[in-house]
Amino acid sequence: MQTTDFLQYVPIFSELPPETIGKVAEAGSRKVYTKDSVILMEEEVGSALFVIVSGKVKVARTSTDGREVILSILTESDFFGEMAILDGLTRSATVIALEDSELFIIQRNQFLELLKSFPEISIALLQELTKRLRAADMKIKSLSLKDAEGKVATVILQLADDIGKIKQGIVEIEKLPLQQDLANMAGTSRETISRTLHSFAKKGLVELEGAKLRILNYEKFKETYT
Amino acid sequence: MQTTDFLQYVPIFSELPPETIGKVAEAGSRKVYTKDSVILMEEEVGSALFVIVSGKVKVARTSTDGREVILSILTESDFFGEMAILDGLTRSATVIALEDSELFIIQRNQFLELLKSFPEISIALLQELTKRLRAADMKIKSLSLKDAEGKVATVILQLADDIGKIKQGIVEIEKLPLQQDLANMAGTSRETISRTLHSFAKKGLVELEGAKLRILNYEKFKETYT
DNA sequence: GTATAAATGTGATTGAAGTCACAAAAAAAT
DNA sequence: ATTTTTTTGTGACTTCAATCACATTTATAC
Repeated sequence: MQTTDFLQYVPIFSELPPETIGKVAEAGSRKVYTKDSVILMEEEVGSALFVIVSGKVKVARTSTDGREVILSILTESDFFGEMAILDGLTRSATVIALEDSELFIIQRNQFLELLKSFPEISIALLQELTKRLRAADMKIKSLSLKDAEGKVATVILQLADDIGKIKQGIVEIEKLPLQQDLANMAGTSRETISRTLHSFAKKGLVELEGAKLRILNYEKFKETYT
Repeated sequence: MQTTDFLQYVPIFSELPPETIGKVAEAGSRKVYTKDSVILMEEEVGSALFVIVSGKVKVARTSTDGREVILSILTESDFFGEMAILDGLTRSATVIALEDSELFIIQRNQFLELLKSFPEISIALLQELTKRLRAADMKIKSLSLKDAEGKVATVILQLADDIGKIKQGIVEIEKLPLQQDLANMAGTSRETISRTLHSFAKKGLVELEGAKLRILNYEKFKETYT
């Protein structure tokens, strides 16, 4: 994308009139990150809002012994970095590019300016944070109450919502993350992911084909594991 | 409290000028809920913002088989119900009074009016949601990576932040929730809570005395389990 | 196309924590 | 002050999933 078109697909900016979107575009700059590069580090100071123009990133927290929890995987038109801007505290998570990714970056002060000038942005941002909070609460419930199978199902359902495509009633996840990443998302082990996915397949709930995963009966799957 | 003083202690209203706070007060009404009564039900429609004037409530999600996860415990000047207002979706959690509690209630439309009229409220609300999101992320990390001991420690630290009082360098939680509630907060079993608390005590990390829990060396405790 | 590396599949073993069962203590009710 | 109920403490047992170990498959590099 050459122009600033992408901004109109970003939830927090989509309601703005075209000329205002132009202002937003001027407030930031673009930067390309290659696969596996670290975009943000935990504990880092200084802050900015990052909008994904293209590519994919993972937001993760890491424990001292190196194990990581993936809090979310973000793609085109998603954004991150707003927390540090809003409360001024240090970052709580690390963000790493999963593919070569182009990001649009607005520095803290500029973004706060925008917020002040255009209250619609605040409202849209509130809605987005609410959505994330709901997702977080769901995950907490899943991690607290469910067995491994249920946790994996929760992650699959979340992925289906985020990046799934509906093809004649079947929900397809075209590029399932690596098993290790799924494990880090589900709070379980890589081996358990392997076993569980195959168990789902054996039960006829899903179909696996390379990195594709199809949920054959989304409604039933959702009902069974929610 | 007879007047509307309490509103000035509520984060999202505290920055407002006195006369505006008066407006907020007019926009809502008060209601008393007795201990153990259900304030909100999961899946319920219709929405409002609830501010706690006095008392204590728990926000929880329940699974079909009756087990519950306590997402948070809220007290005086905390609020809830904003998610359903902001995104219009049904409630995702149940709220139950842990003590006799008085709530100040603003209906959805009135609250949206306030948001529109006073952008400062949006900003403050963004900060509060950010805080909650950070806490949720921490909990997800804890549930994903830590063993039972670590999970219990995370809950204790969260409680210390929320309701702990510092007395000559020692952080004291005056009224620790019931073990079953702690278990539902930590995502573990009641028995494990009992065993773990005593293990902390044996290690000299905490001191238990009835429903009081003192963290003898807060910094060390935090460091050990973060 | 072959070599090398990365990712996945699967059995065997282990251990942490859940569950069960019940005693003891504390709190609430009468 | 007793009785009854609620909450807590603790041993014994069981189970689920993590870990280990290695074969197999798939992807990437040369």
